[in-house]
Amino acid sequence: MRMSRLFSQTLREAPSEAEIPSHQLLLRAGFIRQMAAGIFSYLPLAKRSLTKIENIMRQEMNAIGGQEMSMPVVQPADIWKETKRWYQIDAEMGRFKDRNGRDMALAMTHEEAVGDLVRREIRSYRQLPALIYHLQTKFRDDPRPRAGLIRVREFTMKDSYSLDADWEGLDKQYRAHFQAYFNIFNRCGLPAIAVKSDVGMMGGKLAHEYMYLTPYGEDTLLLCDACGYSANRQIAHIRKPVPVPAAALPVEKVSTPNCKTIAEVAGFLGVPTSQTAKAVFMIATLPEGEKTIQRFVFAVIRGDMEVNETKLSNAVKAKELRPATEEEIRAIGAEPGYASPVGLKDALVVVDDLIPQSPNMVAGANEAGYHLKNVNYGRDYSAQIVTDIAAAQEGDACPQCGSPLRTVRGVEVGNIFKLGTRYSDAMGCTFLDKDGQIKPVIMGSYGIGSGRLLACIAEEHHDDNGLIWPVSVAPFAVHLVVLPGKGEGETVTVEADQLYADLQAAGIEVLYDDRPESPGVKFMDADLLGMPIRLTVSERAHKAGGVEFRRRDQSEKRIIPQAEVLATVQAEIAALQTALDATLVEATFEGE
RNA sequence: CGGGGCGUAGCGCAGUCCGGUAGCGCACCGCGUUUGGGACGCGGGGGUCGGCGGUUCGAGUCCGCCCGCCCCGACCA
Repeated sequence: MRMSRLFSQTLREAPSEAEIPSHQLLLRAGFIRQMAAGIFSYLPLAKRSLTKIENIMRQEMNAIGGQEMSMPVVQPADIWKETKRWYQIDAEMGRFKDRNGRDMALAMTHEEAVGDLVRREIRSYRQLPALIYHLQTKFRDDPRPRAGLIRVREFTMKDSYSLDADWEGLDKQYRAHFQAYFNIFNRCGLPAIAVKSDVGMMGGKLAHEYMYLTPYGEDTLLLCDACGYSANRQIAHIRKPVPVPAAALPVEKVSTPNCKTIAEVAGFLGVPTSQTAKAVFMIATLPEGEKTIQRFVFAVIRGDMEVNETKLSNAVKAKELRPATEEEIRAIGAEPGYASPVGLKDALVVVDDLIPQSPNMVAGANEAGYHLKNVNYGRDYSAQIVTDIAAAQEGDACPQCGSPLRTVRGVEVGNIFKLGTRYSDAMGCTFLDKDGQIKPVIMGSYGIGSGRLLACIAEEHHDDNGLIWPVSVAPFAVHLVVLPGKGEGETVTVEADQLYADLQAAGIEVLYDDRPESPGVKFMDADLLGMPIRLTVSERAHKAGGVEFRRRDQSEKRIIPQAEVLATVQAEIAALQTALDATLVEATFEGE
């Protein structure tokens, strides 16, 4: 490609809306342009990289038996109503009516499409197992797109769906994906780790997220350096401290003027915050048939811990969970700042599983200015649900080995879900098994967003001057710069044109900077765009005996004799690829 | 949806407080010089100042409403 014809331009300064490096560099280098919040155009340079990324995905999917296909983006609402997600998902789903007034949905993911297809196509166990996948546009009307391509509303995802006759089959396909995903990330030059995750709107049994660790990430992970435990904060467990047992003392009402926070109460009464019970009030929207109801949720946790809203939400099976207002809190008979689970009416009480073992806690009295001492679970109050709702924090004990956990930020670049029969049951995806029984198809779903992956690669591989693409996903392998100079200009240009033709003839992808720009501009742009190899044809290089060679990831330059350029470039590309391949390893599977 | 910030040429910004008819750098076009790390000179093109309404003799500037984008939070595969 001649750069003078390339449909994009570099920018010296990044548009002010870009804050993180990958976003700034992809804009400056002319890879992407934004059309609306979270909606982007991918210019030729980006498209070339995306195609390479997607081809790597195709290879890895095909290698585990995947068959590529394509399913619609625009879908009838009916199939989403069948699985109830039409009702469960709120404004995040793109909806419209067609000209005949029928409800339509924009695909956020494709389980329903797969379900519809499977129930039509799959009749016999002989057709299973199967693995289908496609690369297709998704639309999710995210409340807050951010960080360039990291979090967008419209994106392309490689999503695959495994179909099995039994659970062993699902295990097998799940594990195959577990490894294939590491292969994909490694081949793209992106270091990623797998952590156990919440199943979220997908439903299902077991899920892993693949995380690229970066401070710009929006998820918080807890890692154990001692035993390797890793989990998303949303579901991370901790080994909780063991409370000192004690005989239950009589409840005592004490005056605690102006003590609205746990710290104030504990300080005023001279007890550790771990001796207090904190109340958190939420309003949950719960699905009930095709409708929803609102329920007041009163969560109780030890004063030195925080409630994990994802765990709480899962515990009450909420569609939505939001903090309650003061009026709502008073309406159920509690007093904000002095709230107590003792003597509540009409609230769904959820208690962290550490509370029942903790004797003689300080809790509110549901009366301004007063708390209760020596409150004991079971004797003084009870809960509808007792489970783990504690948020894991930096320094908490690892649930497996007890060592302190560490928190890091990460971006989710892929996920795999064991769906089980959630969609098959809802949509009637059944088959006739060997034993003559009708059984539901067992499904798994597996996704990687290609644009987000591109952004993470850019985030991982850049320096102050620009991008540094891994050879496997670089738009072009070689950036050829010609500096015609003045005297021998024509000779130099002829030499460069010839080299451009020779490289192309050898099947090497070349971006040829033939623009009439000054040397400084050309070198700066070459660094910005970040192709792995730069070749410079100039009078100076010619006099030194050939063509200047430089790798983007190294600072040394060297002169290569004319006759050896092709072989050198091929060898260097091979060396870069070999280094990438060396990162491929067998991953240890962390199951249930 | 709550809090904050910003919308002036393709990009980065000044001008807005204090109203007087729009400017700087880069980019772009032409000519010439220059040619190994973001060159220089001369000449040029490009703006409904986010939109609508109001105040005023006069609005980029003041007032009201709306829209858009970014950041934090809520949310999220």
